[in-house]
Amino acid sequence: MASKYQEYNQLNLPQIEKDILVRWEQHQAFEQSVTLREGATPFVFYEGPPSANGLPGIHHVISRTLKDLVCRYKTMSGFQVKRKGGWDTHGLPVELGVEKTLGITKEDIGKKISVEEYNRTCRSEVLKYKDLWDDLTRKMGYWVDLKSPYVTFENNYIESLWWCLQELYKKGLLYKSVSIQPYSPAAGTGLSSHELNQPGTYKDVKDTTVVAMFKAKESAEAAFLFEAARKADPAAEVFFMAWTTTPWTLPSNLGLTVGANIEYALVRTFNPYTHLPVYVILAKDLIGKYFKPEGEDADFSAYNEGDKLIPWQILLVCRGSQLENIRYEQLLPYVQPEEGDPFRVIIGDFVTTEDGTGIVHTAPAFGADDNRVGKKYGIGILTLVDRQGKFLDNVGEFGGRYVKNYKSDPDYKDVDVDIAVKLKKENRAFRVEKYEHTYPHCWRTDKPVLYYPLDAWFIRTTALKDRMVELNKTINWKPAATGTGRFGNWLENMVDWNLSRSRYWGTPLPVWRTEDGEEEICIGGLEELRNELNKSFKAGVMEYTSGAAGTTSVDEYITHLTSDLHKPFVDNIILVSASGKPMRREPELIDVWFDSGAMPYAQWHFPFENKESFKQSFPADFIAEGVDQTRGWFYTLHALGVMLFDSVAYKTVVSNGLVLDKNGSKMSKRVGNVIDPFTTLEQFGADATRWYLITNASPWDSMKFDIDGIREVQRKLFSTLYNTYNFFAMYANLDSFTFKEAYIPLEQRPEIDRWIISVLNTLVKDVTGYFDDYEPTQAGRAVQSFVDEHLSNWYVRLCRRRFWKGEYEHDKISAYQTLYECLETLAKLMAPISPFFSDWLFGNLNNVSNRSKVNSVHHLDFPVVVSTAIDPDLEERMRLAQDISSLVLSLRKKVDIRVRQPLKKILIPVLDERMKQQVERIEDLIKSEVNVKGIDYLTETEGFIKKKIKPNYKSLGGKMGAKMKAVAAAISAFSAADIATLERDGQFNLLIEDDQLPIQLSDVEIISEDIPGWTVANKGALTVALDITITPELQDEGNARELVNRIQKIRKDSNFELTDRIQVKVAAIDSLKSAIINYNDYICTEILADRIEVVPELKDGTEIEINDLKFNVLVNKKS
RNA sequence: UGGCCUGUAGCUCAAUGGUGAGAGCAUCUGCCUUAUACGCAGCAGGUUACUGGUUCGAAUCCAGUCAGGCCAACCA
Repeated sequence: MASKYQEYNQLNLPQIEKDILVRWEQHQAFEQSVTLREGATPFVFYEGPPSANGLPGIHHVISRTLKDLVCRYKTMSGFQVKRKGGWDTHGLPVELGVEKTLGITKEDIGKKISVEEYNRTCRSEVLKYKDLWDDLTRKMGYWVDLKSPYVTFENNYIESLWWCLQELYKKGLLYKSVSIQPYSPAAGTGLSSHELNQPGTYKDVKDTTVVAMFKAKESAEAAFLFEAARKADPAAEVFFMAWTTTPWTLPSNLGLTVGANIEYALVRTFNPYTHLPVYVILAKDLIGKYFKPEGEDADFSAYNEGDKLIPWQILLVCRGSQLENIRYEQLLPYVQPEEGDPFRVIIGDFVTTEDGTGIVHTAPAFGADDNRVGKKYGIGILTLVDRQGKFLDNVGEFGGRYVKNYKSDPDYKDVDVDIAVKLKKENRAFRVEKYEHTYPHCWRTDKPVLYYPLDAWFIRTTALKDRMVELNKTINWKPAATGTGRFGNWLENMVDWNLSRSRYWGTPLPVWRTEDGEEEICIGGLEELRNELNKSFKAGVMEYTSGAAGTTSVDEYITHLTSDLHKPFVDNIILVSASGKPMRREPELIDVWFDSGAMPYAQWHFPFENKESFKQSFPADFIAEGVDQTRGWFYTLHALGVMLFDSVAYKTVVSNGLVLDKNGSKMSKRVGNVIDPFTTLEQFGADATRWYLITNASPWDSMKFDIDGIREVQRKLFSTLYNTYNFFAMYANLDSFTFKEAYIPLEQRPEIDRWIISVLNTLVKDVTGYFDDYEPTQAGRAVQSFVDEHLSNWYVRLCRRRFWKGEYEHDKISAYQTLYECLETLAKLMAPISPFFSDWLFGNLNNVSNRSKVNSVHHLDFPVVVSTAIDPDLEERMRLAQDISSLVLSLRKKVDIRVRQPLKKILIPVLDERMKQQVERIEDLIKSEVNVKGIDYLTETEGFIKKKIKPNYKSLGGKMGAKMKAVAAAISAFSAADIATLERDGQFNLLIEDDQLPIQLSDVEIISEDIPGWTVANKGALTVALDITITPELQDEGNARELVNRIQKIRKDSNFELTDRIQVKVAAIDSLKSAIINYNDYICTEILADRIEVVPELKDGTEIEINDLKFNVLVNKKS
């Protein structure tokens, strides 16, 4: 225990943090903060695993600060908060990084480099920056358990994932199906959305587009159409018009999709190519695109082939819903689907009237929307293009032709054009034109991508949709809008989760299938896999040759085979089906989002181990990540929680916004505006950075990161608090204050002490509320304003004298205890956000006082509000004092009289007795603060006050409604007598347009903003006037104070000790003579001199100036 | 293209639908200080992105537009 408070010359936050870090590590402060709460209620936090494959950025600092401060706060609030760290290690970015490092492409894997070696590289590369991340974690003060993190590539982790998958499989939620995915025929591979988002993949291309005409069949549903058409022509043929930019998909057409609420028109006209009379259906809004206005209702009989103007006529209008299920003839009848009920009009929500005809040609094989709506209606599927991108042989004259020029054939003839020509000839095309649009291309081959049906494994999330929506409503989202909006909408429009990834480095799908797909098994754990392997060896599906992979027995070999649950090892495992057939693993890997979404289970290797740990840590009380995780981690956690345990996975989720650069642009390496967190931490320290990130804007708003903001925090908050501490330390050391005296009850302390303690407790209450509400921004701002406004610039400033004047007795001890309590409480309040500085502050205080036995502020309990210490009247009084002082200072400025010049009095009109009493109790404070001798209270009876009345819109608005304007005008026109009546009766009857409208005193605001004959200043209802008469006596006192001020400056410049006594000689100046005589005692006491010697002439000493007079003063230390 | 978020002083942020839109930073002027890198007072700075609407009253609610961002998609 130290006997003196450590004093410092300068605040050096980075240095403080380095020292504290050493201390934390010595004492295992983090581990202790957890063990000290052994047996307490757990507060469960999940760490979203970062990928150590990339470098940490400043945006990681904000989300981790958020996580850290909540965990620290909850720990101090009495919970036990374990924080298991984790690493996300699978996925495409890792693979792309490795490919870049090795200088290979995906095609080379398995050729130039074995899958085994490739994956080994991924495994070592993925934690490439782990040290850097650990360093950031340490330096920013993020307390998370990095000693036993979960790592998604570890066998145990994967085993838990397999268990999850098997659970889903058992529930019938895991299935294989085709999905429409981007596919590059030129490269012969599916493309991930990531690849599709590479720059330059979307290109402007000119394609041949066709508005095709699908001939409607007669049926009950279509009767109303034919009826209308046949009134004009008994032989009328009715067509649906549908536009396509990919005519090569037309042979695979199986449906026409319309919008249920879109209006469609049946139009009588002529085909512009064949000139035959036709009856076509299209969206009414799009008629203008295909028909000239002059042609409407033109004379049909006058039309001749080749006429520019084609007559047209709307025969009827109906809604899309009326067209549902009307059948039509197949447009290009080469092949029919084996299953389903095709060639119908169906309803889809994705149809718009932005372009085309409002009727969408639907080929379920070649569009995601098409496929979805097609499945819903069961229209089957036709895939008449093979994986090389050419038509199957059975597609008539087009068989075998490439749908796009995939082979860069110089003589390539566009199939789309030939299809268009054919349709034109057959009276099945209404318009054919070139159309420029953007279309995705394969980033590697530069050839257009097709959307193509590929096999994929899905999780049937849609089956649990309602439950997910329901449970989401119980989650506390910060901000709430993300939960209802972004996340809620996402859930509403949920589609089944496509798990399949055709890559190498990831969690393998644990499904083994026979070649015919008739039998399959989903493995849910290592032991099960080994058992199945055993069976397989017994059945001879797998064979063991002694010595294989250095093993001596089947068991050993099985152990070897299952030692790494990645490719290629798992693919070497062949299992045996019930009927004895070999089963091979489905080649897919699963989506990495499954890895992270299953972390509540897999981090504990549940259910194979740690069942108790899991039980206690599910669901999470709190998680936090960037808002970009809404449809990522937040979703997969939720989906798996609901599907596996019918539970939310987290109770509160905070999503923080992006960190942009100071101009509001996204940070990107390319632009070079990224902020390196290490530089920032090194320069300003973690605390200032953390404080800035948290208090500058609500975490969920995207924030513009500006270094100057950190500087400001450093100056305004930390420097101020540091100075307050240093001030305390300096005098407490002089007086040997160590808090050894008994705690002085508040009622025995002076008003100002009770005031700051009251404000402090209000602060504790507010901060606690904000933290409980996950509003750290508000909490930080509240602390900041307390430190700056109340503690430093009011309490300490006003109390300075108490610390250096007088004996070490009651009042002084009270001041020390009060300031100590403020500092100590602040250390605790700030601890969650700025863990280093607060621990430093706490340590400095506690080392001397030894009030707490713990060695870190983070092991303490969070302050609890002492309600009895809060005195709202007192706080109001002090606010009055501050306001009055501020007004007086402003008046002094206006008349240019400095504060050192005492003045006689100020005048304050008091509107009621209570106000007078309040001000009276702080009279002394105001008088010394603004240097006046007295305060006069003006009441109405003295006739000094001119009252002014203003309507209180808020209370009147509701009552008066539309009459508000008239009422406001009437009130503003009140005479002094009217105001008096209202004040006396508490009520007043307004007469507005013959209506009696009673108003109450609370409906108005009465202020006295003027005192006739005086210069006044106002703030709200408060008015102050200043008597600026300077009597000779006041002048003397002012001069005396000026002199004191100058001599103090000389003392300071001469580097005298605070306690040094001095000898003073002053040159005789007439105008100062009386001041020196009359205020001799005062001056001497202030400057610590025995007497002031006035000499006729003084050559030595320092020249000073008072009231424009220059003269010399000689100040010497008394020996 | 869709969903969502954001838009207030030069900058960063405030403002339960209640009427002269406030702080801090920065600039300028002056003052104060035996803790301070502080503070105090004053000056200046605004079409609350834009256009409409609802309302007695709109920065706030509604619709649309524009800009920035995130996510999802790119589909006829």
